[in-house]
Parts: sequence; structure tokens; C-alpha cells
Amino acid sequence: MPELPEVEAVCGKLRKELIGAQIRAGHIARRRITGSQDRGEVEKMVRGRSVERVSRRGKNILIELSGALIMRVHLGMTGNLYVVPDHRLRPAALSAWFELADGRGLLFEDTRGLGALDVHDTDGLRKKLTGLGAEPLSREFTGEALSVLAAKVRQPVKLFLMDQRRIAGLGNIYAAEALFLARIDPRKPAGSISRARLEALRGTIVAVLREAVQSARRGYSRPGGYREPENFAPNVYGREGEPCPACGGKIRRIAQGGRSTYFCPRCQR
DNA sequence: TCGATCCTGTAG
DNA sequence: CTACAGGATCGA
Repeated sequence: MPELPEVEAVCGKLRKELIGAQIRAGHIARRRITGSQDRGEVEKMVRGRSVERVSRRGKNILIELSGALIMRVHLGMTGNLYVVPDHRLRPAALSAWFELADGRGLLFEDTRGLGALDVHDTDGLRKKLTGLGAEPLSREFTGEALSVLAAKVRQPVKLFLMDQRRIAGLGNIYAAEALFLARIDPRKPAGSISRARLEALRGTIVAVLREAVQSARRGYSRPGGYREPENFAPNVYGREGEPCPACGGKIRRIAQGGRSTYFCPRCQR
């Protein structure tokens, strides 16, 4: 269930726990997560390498290994990546696990198995990530940048926000929340939104993501996996039929691109 | 650019 | 049983 904030929280935790650790052995449990790469090849490539850095690009976790190789992990819908004290502690639904030299384990748990894990050299990674859009929490993500991205786009703004080739990291929840706060109708073509309202939207995107990063950090701030922190309270997401927190009107759910969109038809126009 | 598809679990 | 789930990719 990870969008940018959850992925960022995972990265933060891995940075603390994994930097300097050496991988004794890697095990890919689900064949399909490595895509076109061979499972055995991936296991071989990571063996004996140490973790030097952990970073994030969009929803991708990048684990930089010694020898200039990078392991890329995408959590998909249900993935989680975390360190356990003993690599022999292995839950069901593991897509992959890694035995660390100090006996700990790095686990890639993923019930639905829609996540991905592959290993690249610097150039291969660059190719893999080309096409990813702007980082919404970077300095380059200005109102001007957003309006350039949105210019002439006929796509509904909600789908536009979720399109990773334009903006990298927003998903179904935070796209809906940002649009609610900016009072923009999710069905509106992205290119038809005024410069001023796009500026406002940029602000709500950043605010929603920053807030969610903090919240997600709390959710991950205990051993094992992720727990939803108590203060995770979306305004509209998942609240079909409930009163809008701003105007009291009924929150609606519609389908866009095969996903649910929640919004307040009275506030968002 | 839309719809089907990859998977598994859970709620109704 | 069906519908749906915080994702991404592929083909028509």
C-alpha cells in the first residue's frame, strides 16, 4: 500500500539499519518479481556485497551496493521491505529474503506479489528509471514546473497526478487528498486548470506528502512491518457517503482509470 | 488512452 | 459468490 511517503519511510529505516551490512546470500522466492532478469543471476550479483547507500526515486527503493551495483525494489500494492534480527524468522508471502553477514535478515514481504526487485549497474539503472517524472518533494517541483507538465494535457487531473511519467510518487490516496485540499474536481482535464489553481495544487501536493511522510515514519517506527498510525485520517479517500469535512456534503466515489476516486462534488470544481 | 492483466486477501 | 484493494505494464 505504498506511495511516496511510505516508500520514503521504508528508506529511512533501512538507512539506519542496513548501511554497512553485508549480504551473505540472497533468495528470490517468487520468480516473476525480477522481470526479465534471471533469478539466479540476481542472487549471484548481490552475494558478498555491502550496502553503501539507500535512496529513493519515485516509488522505487534504491539500495546501492559495493562494486557499483544497485538493487531496485518496488513495493507494488502490498510490499514491505524491512530488517529482522534473525534471517531465519521468515513469514509467509516472502517475495525475497537476504541473509546478512551478521545473521540478520532483509525481507521483501509482498502478499500480492506485484512488487519488483532487480539489480543494475549505474547505466542500467538510469535506463530503468528514464521516463520517471518530477520528484514532488524536490526544489524543481515548482508551480511553474507543474503548469508546464499539465499544459495541453486532456487527461483528467487525478490520472495526470498518478501518472509516474509526469510526477513520480503520487498514488491513489494522496492524489485524491491533494485535489480535495486544492478544491479541484478530479475529472477536470489537467490542461484546463488555471495557473493559479495549479500553484495551489502544487502546495497541497507537497503539504499532503510531507505530512504523510511524518505519519508513515511513525507507522514504521517499530520492529517488523508497518502499522498504520492512529492519526492517519484521509479527508476523502475511502469515505464514500460520509460527510465532507469542509462542507458536510456527501463524499462521492467514481471510477477513473479502473481505480476509485473519492471527492466532494460540492467543494471540488 | 482505455481496458485487461499480473496476484492474493478481505469485506460485503 | 462478487467487488475491490495505497501499482504498473501491455496490447488493442
